[in-house]
Amino acid sequence: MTGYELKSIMDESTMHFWHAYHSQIYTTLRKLEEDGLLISDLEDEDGKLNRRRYSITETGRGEIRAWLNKPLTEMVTIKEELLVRLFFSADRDSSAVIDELRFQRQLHQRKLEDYLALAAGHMVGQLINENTEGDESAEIMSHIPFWTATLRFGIEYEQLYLSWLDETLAMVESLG
Amino acid sequence: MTGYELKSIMDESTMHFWHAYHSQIYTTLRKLEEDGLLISDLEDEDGKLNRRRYSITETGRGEIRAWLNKPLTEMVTIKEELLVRLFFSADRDSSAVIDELRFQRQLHQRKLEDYLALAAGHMVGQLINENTEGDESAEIMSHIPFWTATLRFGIEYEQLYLSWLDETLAMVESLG
DNA sequence: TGGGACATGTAAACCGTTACATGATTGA
DNA sequence: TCAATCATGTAACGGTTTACATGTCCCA
Repeated sequence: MTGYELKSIMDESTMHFWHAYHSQIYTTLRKLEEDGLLISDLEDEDGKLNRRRYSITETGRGEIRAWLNKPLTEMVTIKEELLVRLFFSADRDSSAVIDELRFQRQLHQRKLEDYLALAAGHMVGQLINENTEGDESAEIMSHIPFWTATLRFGIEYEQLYLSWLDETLAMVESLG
Repeated sequence: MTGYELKSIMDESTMHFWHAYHSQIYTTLRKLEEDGLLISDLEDEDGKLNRRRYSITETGRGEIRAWLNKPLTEMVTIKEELLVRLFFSADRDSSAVIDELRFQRQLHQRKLEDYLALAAGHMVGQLINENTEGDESAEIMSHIPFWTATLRFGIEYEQLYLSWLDETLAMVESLG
């Protein structure tokens, strides 16, 4: 796919565990092509639009397989700016802290709704695939439980965040 | 405090939302001193040990206040390598995926236990402070609900992670 | 004809990690 | 005396973010 397509797909389907800016995507695609992991060709050579479409090479596939075969043996460390701020918030004006937490609540509420809509999409996809024949459908089907598992993480994470925000808001309100 | 002390304290009390390597801590302390936000002096000028103790300046305090007064209006994006791996795990050997998830389970179980021990420490601290008089004690007391709130996030997060791992393990086992 | 989505890039700054490097103190 | 802990730093690399920069296509 093209860098633009990759960015769009990431924004709607992997945003619950990974994201990247277009600047990083375009430079990384170039670098991966230099390293022989991808190849690209320009579409629309006649027109003015220079859309560069990338495909993975056998070397590239090998690298992915090698990476997947090297299990993760460490924990990813969380870095949550909101928690840093809260940690140092005892001397702040309660109302400012409350406003900030409420704003975050809105953002997380919206995120949860996005994820739930995506999950509904997964389920629809699963139903369609179950009633479809052919290898292509089976290929997609096998991935769905894994995609759903990551999305379930996103949903449960946002639910946790919301309930944590509610408890924390109650705490700050009781101090104010 | 010294860089070493800062690192030790972060490792045991903020590791549930922020961490840093000693290399970053030492270079950043130097940079903050250059910028006038900290000042340092060498302890033990007689001895061989050159321990550099930092204090915050009024300018530094001002920067923190300014930072706290600028509320966070964005969501922190999660980046979870394990989820990236799982997203692409449909074609992997089930047993390899299961081993990897079980290993992560152990790591998160241990983290949860660390956090619970820390939370118990907070509660003991609170009890001691409640029965102590003086301004110093009151100053510490006011921070405890905020520290506890961040720790509660860590605990709930690890509990979520464990239950998500269990559900995901069950899913992969059912496919295998 | 103007605005929004499509489309692609570069440069600089900044942040974070890994590796390299050294030496003192303390207690078993 | 040896190992663990205390203690501090630098260098190189790589990943991430922000800002700058440009131009097309399509629809209302």
